[in-house]
Amino acid sequence: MRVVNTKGKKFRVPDATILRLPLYLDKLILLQQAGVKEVSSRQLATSLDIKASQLRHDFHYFGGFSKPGRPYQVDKLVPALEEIIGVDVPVPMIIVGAGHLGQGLANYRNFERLGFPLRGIFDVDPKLVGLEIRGVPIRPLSEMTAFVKEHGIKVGVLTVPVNVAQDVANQMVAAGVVGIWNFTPTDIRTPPQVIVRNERLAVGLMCLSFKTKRIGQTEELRGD
Amino acid sequence: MRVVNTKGKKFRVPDATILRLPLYLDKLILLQQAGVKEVSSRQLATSLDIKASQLRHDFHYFGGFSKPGRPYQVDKLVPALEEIIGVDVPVPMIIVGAGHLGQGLANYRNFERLGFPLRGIFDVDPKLVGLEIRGVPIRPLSEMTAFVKEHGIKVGVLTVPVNVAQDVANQMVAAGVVGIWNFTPTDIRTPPQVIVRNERLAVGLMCLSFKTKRIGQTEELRGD
DNA sequence: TAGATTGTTAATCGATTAACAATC
DNA sequence: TAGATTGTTAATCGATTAACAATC
Repeated sequence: MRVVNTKGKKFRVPDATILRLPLYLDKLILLQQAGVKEVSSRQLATSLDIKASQLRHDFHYFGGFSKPGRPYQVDKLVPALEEIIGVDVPVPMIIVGAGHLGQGLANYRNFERLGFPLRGIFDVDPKLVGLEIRGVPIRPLSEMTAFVKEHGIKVGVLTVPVNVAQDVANQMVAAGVVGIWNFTPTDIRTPPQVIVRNERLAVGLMCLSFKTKRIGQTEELRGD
Repeated sequence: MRVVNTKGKKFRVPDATILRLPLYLDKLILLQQAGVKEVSSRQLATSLDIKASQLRHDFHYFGGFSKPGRPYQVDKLVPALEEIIGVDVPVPMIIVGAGHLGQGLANYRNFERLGFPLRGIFDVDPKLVGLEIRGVPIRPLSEMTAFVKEHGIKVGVLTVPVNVAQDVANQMVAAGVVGIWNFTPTDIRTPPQVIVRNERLAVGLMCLSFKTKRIGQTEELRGD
């Protein structure tokens, strides 16, 4: 990825920087909600367990978030990052699979705030169809394709049982979805232009396992 | 982290390698379930969008997963990685907060398989108390502290409303939990010896947003 | 002014890749 | 044997950190 910063210089922004931007925004939104007005690179970096120089180096690719000598203004930084990440451009979304996980995600208020308005929820279970979650009705899966086309849905959250994951993903793609947030513990195959983000709960758990179990291990095994 | 590999040489294993181990294991378990017996570094790497040489380099720190000329045996590699990651040592776990998200996670069968047997579910809501999920009853939150102490619970999954997250986390820590898997969209403060893994759904969504929106951008902005 | 802070560059550090001998 | 594959090292590449002038 390349950007043109405020002084007209071109930079290739490293992937590592790109991946940190959402973390910065997430933390800044929390600060904003807590009523914090100013934050220094040092404070923000410390709260994220990184070095202040790294944070400034990251921001430097985009340029002009503050002036030398002045800390960052939270209310200016938040919208600036939102624009860079693309959160300010709404992307209509649906959830497919209204089991507990799907319903739990549907209740997650931040989606709208992050530019992903929830437009529909779909399930095959007739007992669920008709229920509403935060004003969004659960519809029969058979109506999904037409709904995606009619409402220009771009992203689908996949929270169906594993055994139907690929089949439902195929339907999403055929209907026109360009991004899939996959919560099922399996791989789904899609055409290259469709972006899949696998939210592998197993991986998160194993990372925790790894760290948890290193507690109490010997110096020999723990190192640094 | 330092390890001693099979030939007695010591290596400092890079963090980047450590973070990939769960991805390897996750993929290998899928292959195993699909009945695949052998896999080459090339096949496995391709399916994970990395280079084969990187995968072999990663494995090299631990040594001896195969022999030159022979591909990896899935049935040997899986337990080897499980041991390295620590999945083979069970860590009893509870879920605190039995809303949709908590119930969705409780239904996730892989927990046991990954060494995290679910021993209890807790909630304040009397309507939920007494329900069972996969044989595990939902208990009143007031019983959590005693339960953690009695059953030697090590890890707690935090799926309570944001406004009580810190308070509940404090109770968990006081009771003796050493790892918290935090699904609430807020920071929780814990003593340094307690490991917190934040499962920030917002961050995953923003990463998807970032990628989704780069589709169709100009070359100027997209670069390579 | 003095202390704090950013923007920016250069130096250090770590991670990835290529290459190939050894092996099946 | 010929082709495929791993284990292993060295070379390349990219990311992090330190340092400090400029600024408030």
